[in-house]
Amino acid sequence: MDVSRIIDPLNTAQRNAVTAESANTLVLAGAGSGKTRVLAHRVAWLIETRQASPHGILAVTFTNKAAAEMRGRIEALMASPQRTIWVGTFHGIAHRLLRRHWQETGLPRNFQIIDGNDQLRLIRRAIRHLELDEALWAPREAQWFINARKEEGLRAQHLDGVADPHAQTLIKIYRAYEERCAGLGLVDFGELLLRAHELWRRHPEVLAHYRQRFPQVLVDEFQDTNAIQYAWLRQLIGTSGKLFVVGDDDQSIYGWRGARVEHMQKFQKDFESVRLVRLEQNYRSTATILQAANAVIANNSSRLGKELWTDGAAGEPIILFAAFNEHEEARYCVERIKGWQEHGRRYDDHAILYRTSAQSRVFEETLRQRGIPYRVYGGFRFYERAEIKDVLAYLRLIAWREDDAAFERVVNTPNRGIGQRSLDIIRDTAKRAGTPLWRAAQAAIGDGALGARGAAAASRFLSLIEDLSAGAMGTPLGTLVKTVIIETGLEDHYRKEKTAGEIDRLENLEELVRAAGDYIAVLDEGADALTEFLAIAALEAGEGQANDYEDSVQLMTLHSAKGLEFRNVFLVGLEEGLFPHQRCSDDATQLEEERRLCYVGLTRAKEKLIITHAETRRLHGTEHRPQPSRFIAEMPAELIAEVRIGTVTMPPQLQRIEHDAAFRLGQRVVHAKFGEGIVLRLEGEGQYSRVQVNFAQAGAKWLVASYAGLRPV
DNA sequence: ATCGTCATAATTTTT
DNA sequence: TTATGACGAT
Repeated sequence: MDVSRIIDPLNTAQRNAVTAESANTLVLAGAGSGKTRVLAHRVAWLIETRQASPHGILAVTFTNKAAAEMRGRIEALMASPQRTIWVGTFHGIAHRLLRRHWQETGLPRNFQIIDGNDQLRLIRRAIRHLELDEALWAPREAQWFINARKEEGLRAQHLDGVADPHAQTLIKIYRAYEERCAGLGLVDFGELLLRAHELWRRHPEVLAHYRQRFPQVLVDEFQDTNAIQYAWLRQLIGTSGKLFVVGDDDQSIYGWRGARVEHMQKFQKDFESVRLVRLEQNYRSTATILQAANAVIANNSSRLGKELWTDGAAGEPIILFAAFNEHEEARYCVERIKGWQEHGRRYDDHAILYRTSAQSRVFEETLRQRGIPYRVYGGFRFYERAEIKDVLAYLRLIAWREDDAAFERVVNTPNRGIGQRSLDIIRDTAKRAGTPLWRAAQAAIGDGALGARGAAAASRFLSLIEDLSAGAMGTPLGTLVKTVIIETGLEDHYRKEKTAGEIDRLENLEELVRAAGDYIAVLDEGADALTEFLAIAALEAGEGQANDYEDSVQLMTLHSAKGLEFRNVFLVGLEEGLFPHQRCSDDATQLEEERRLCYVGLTRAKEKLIITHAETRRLHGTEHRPQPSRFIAEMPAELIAEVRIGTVTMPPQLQRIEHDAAFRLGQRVVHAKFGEGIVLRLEGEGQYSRVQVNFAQAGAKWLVASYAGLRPV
């Protein structure tokens, strides 16, 4: 057996990781140290050395992109397709399990996956059904609560003993939502994981099967695992399996949505004979950039400990630019990009990274003025576009008549005379009879509740779906989608729409037809092709901009930059209150996460790193004069070259405007609009600080102190 | 039904 | 500032 092609390209640490013999392995992989490579080589090595058959390997990632990349690299290394290896996201794998074992899970055979929007809609309905005031019980808050509980592995029934009345109501909503989902055969993202976990807990024979099947399990981005994912892995590994995880505690930036860095440490306690391998040699950045990154992250406590190094050159100093305001900041960045592009760099060698997505705007404007192509990451994905969701909703109704979210979405899209009144009647019927909207509509037509016109329109809608459904049997998916788009009138609807995006919309519909046509159902899972396609659409929302092959400047938040690298990186808006963000800067844990975010940003750069901050920034309509971010001060000064052009010293009276009055708890204050109130809570300090005031008339409100204009009484 | 007005609030986002 | 959602008026 020849393993040299797998082993030879690796450095010592990578080789140690790839060939580790112990039961469980934790690879602490710094940024740019070749972690994906180690994972791919590990898989290849396991197969080549006959420690596992491809069939016995499970590789888990967080994103579909990472999964695709991993599979690609394994296949490149093995020089053959590896279809029998299970490579997928936690959610994708869980979905697969649930499809295979739908009977054991108690789900209907054709259960459907809902995304965050559908979930929110269902929660809103549950809240209304409970006759709670939506203003008081924000559906968003409830959604947040429910998802957070699911991430912890907790169902409503597990939360019985909670005394807090506020939480009790949220639990009530959670329970109602759970029942609703169960009744409708709908599964949200958190539910996929929770059910998969329960499946194994309740059916030891199923668990035993997978334990035997997957003696080798690999996990990427381990620092991002949440409680339920960790518990799921523990189940699967038991005492006999082998778990190989790769992660970087310094790049844990998703704590706010349930990821637990502590799993990196816990792993060594919870699993047997764990071997720890550090990958610290970096192949991406200059020594200067790495030094800065190391210095910043050194300010965090409770790290596993790791220092990046390179045998490459020191490179250029980090450029620090203090802009007068956000416009000058953008102009400066764009000028530099233009200059470098004219000297032979591509636009897509450049990335502008910011803390909050709102910051992209000024950069977009500036780039547009210069006629420079750019691409903003994040935002809408293909399957989230309105026109695509419309078609998908029709398809969902065809697959599953009881899908209320889908029903609501398309019952009157395009307009077919089923207005608010008719819909209210249908909703009401559904509520009273406790049936899905579909059946309620049938009933309401039957008993004349809708009136002649409404009933006729509703019948037309119902038979439209029935007809499409009848024709769907045995039709190729692409044809079905095309038929749906035409027969439902969506095509005409979008053709008639005379707004700027209309051509895009039609093109997107075309694209969907193509995607459906190209889709080859993997039908070993026991669902039909349409259901399977819908699951994929929910699980893989698709890339943002479909048609982006043009060389363009890359704009994105720091969060979405994780895992990417660019020749030249602009890290912008390094100001106290913005980055670190105000809402994180009074809590040590959250501040550390902000610092990790900074570390992620710094380590994206290969050659040049440009850091900017503005002396004046317009935020929410008011001017602020933020201090430069503490993260700048954490970088060794000798690595930094400061640039200042057009320096304008502001008159001193403009230096501090805001916090003339610091507030204290219990203080009586008066607000121009809300009148008198008492300070309940304080958060943060300086120009971004917020106070919660209980107003006699208006009730409790959160206000930003510096522009709420509160006066002490 | 669609449009305009008003209030409200304001990280990060994948699956 | 601005985006969003709710509500009332055409």
